[in-house]
Amino acid sequence: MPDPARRNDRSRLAILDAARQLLAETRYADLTIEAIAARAGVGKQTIYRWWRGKGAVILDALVDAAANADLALPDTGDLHTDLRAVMRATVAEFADPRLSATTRALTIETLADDDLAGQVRDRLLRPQLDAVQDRLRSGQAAGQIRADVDLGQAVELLFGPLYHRWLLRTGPLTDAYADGIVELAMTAIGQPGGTETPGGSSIVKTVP
Amino acid sequence: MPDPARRNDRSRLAILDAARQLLAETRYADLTIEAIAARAGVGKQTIYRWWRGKGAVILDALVDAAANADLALPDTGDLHTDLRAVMRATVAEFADPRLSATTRALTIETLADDDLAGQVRDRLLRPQLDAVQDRLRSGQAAGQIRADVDLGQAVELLFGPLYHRWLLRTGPLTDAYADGIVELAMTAIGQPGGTETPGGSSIVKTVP
Amino acid sequence: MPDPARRNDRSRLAILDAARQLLAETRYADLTIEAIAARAGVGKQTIYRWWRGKGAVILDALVDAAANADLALPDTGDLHTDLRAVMRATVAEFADPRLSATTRALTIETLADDDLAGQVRDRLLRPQLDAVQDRLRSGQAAGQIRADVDLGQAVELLFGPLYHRWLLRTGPLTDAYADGIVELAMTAIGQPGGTETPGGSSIVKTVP
Amino acid sequence: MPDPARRNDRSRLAILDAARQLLAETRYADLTIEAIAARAGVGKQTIYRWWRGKGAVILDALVDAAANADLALPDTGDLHTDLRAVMRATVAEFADPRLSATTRALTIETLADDDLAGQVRDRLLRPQLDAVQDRLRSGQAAGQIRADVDLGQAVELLFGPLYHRWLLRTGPLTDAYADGIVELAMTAIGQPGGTETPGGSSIVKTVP
DNA sequence: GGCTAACCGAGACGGTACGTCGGGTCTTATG
DNA sequence: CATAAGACCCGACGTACCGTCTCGGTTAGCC
Repeated sequence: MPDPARRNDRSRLAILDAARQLLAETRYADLTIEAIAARAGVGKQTIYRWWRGKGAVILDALVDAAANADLALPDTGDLHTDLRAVMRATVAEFADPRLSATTRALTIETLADDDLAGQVRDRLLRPQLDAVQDRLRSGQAAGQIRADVDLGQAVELLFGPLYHRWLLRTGPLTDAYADGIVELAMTAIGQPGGTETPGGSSIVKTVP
Repeated sequence: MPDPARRNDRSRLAILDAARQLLAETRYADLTIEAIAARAGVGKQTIYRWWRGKGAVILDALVDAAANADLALPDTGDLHTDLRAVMRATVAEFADPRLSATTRALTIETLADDDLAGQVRDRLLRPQLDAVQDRLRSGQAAGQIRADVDLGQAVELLFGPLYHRWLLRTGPLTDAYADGIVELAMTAIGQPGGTETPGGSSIVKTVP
Repeated sequence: MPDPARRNDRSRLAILDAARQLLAETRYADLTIEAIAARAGVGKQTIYRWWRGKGAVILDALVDAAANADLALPDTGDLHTDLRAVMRATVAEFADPRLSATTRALTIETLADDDLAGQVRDRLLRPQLDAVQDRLRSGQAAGQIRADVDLGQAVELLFGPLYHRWLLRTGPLTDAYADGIVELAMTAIGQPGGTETPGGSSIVKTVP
Repeated sequence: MPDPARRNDRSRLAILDAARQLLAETRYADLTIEAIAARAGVGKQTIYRWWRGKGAVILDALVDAAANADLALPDTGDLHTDLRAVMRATVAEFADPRLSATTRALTIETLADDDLAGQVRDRLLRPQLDAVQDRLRSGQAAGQIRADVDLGQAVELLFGPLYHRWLLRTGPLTDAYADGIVELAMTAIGQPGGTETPGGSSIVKTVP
């Protein structure tokens, strides 16, 4: 209902900044709309006017922060290596208390609000997952992945275990774990007789 | 501090029942300690006396409900089939709005409380994952899984994608999806020349 | 600061009209500046530019409405009758829910704002009370009121009880009550042996 | 709905005290429920649980303060003197900024809430007015007031002008004014040939 | 069988945040 | 430059729950 043309951009940015700061420095329970407003030097109404709630603000804060990030994966030609890099980067994000707290917060909101969940998926997650999928596609084109593999499934085969371990704390979330999953996943989706170095963290792969 | 011997079991059960009911019939935001107490016909203090908070009650409610369930997987000898069964069952649980709501609620609490997260892992999740791991172990013993595969990783390779899709709504959570993941995972962990089930992956597999 | 010459009279009248309408149809708590502006189809600033606040608007609305009323009391020669007429008219005003609501609203504002109180007194009340005082003066000239009576006090002796009963709800505010007060007041201020009207006080009065 | 038996009296008194303090030291606009709660060291809900709003709290604060006051007028036998005393006392109350602020606040609330108005009338005003009326009755019994005078009207003839002047600021509210009103009122209600000292502030009155 | 300590239901309490409302100021585009 | 529109900062509103506390009234277990 309010007119976006008349929106005060200074307030908008102050709010997103405040949200990010508070996420980093306090526990999620202390991240209240009131605290964000106070930190941003803004009236509560200005938040409620433009966002549906806490979750929407966090989402925007993250989308805003991720806006100028380059999501494209490196393409060294060696798919194995490239995947290991993204997976390790993801592990690092989960390990960073600041980023983890943010993800945790957004996940909580997501679980309680279907609308928000869709937005998080489309605006935050999809681009990241798509970037990985793109790399897989180029690998598939290069014959490193079987032609019949559903790349969407492949992406989830990679990231699913990471999220699982993060969410459910079933074990330590380390680079070694990430490497292991990459290994398994590559075995699953790679060419059968393949370029795999069984059980190894090989970097050099020779096509005979 | 309180004496467990003098605990009123009727109150305990009423509280767990009330929690389950409310989880099933209202949105998570309406699941308050006060609502549980009111529904159970119990004083708030009786809840706070025995549980640390909402999350602990939900956990107990679920553990209590799952207490007499047989977690052991069927062992038909055909690992592929057996895994497909658990995975489809898991998909069905996520599809059931009641169970899904419960899982959602507990996940929220888990994300905000590390203590609780540990308990959920140990008392609720671990038994289920261990059951799967046990079946994998017997498969490994039967030579259907490579000896060098880490079974813990294998379990997460299976369930990770399911949780990923449930949590992040990246796509429909169907039996077909579960089957696809089983296929991929079996390719990853199975014997290279493979003891594949005919109806499985479209890759041609010949028994020499 | 603003230039009265450039004032938009259409807005001015729309605002006063809106104020009167809202006073008539809603409870006082709903009479907000915002509501007045909306009803008048006017920006809030246009109100704040020309008035100090809600009270000032109401006052102007009333002064504006009362502008072309003839306040002068009838002078039939019979003071008793004439006073009874004004007093009954006042009672009628208090009885009229619309007028009473207006008076109530203005009184509230008056109690919280001394400046406004002075303005209400001078611009709204004084003219009315002066009109009565004028009639008393002519009565005094005609010998119907003792020469030593302070006419200002006399006016308040008449209207004070009416306001008292309206403000404090100490009893029904009827014509009979008004008549009774007139009776008493005339006894207080009239000539001792008295030019009483037959229908008046029940005390036997004999013209010697 | 809440159970008065379980009411915390310490909180009750702290709230009434806080209300009185704030009335005395701040302007009425600053007398918010929140301020009262903060000053009293009490949760807002504790106020809303027991009172309908700000007005009700103020009323109780006043009733509580006036609880152990002796309202009965002195009866020196000289009605004139006794009335002059109450009237002057009333003038003094209106002159006292603290008491006047309180009265003003309560009057505002009263004007916006009929329920409250009734309670103010019955619990606060009536006792005071009745005390005066009682004195008048004894005066009537002693023959100082005409037998046919309605004492309720007489009371309002006395206090009406005082309230009028306080409410509408039609002039200074002084002892002299009070005396003048008493004079006029006594002329109105006293015995015709009476014990009055016509324009005077006589103290000695002899019954011939 | 009586005593007494603890639990129990109920719900009042001091708090904190909620989401809304209106006040009064500022900004923008229109006439 | 006044205006209509309405975004803005602010602060109070009245509500909802939190987790603690206080109150009688049961229990339950030990004398």
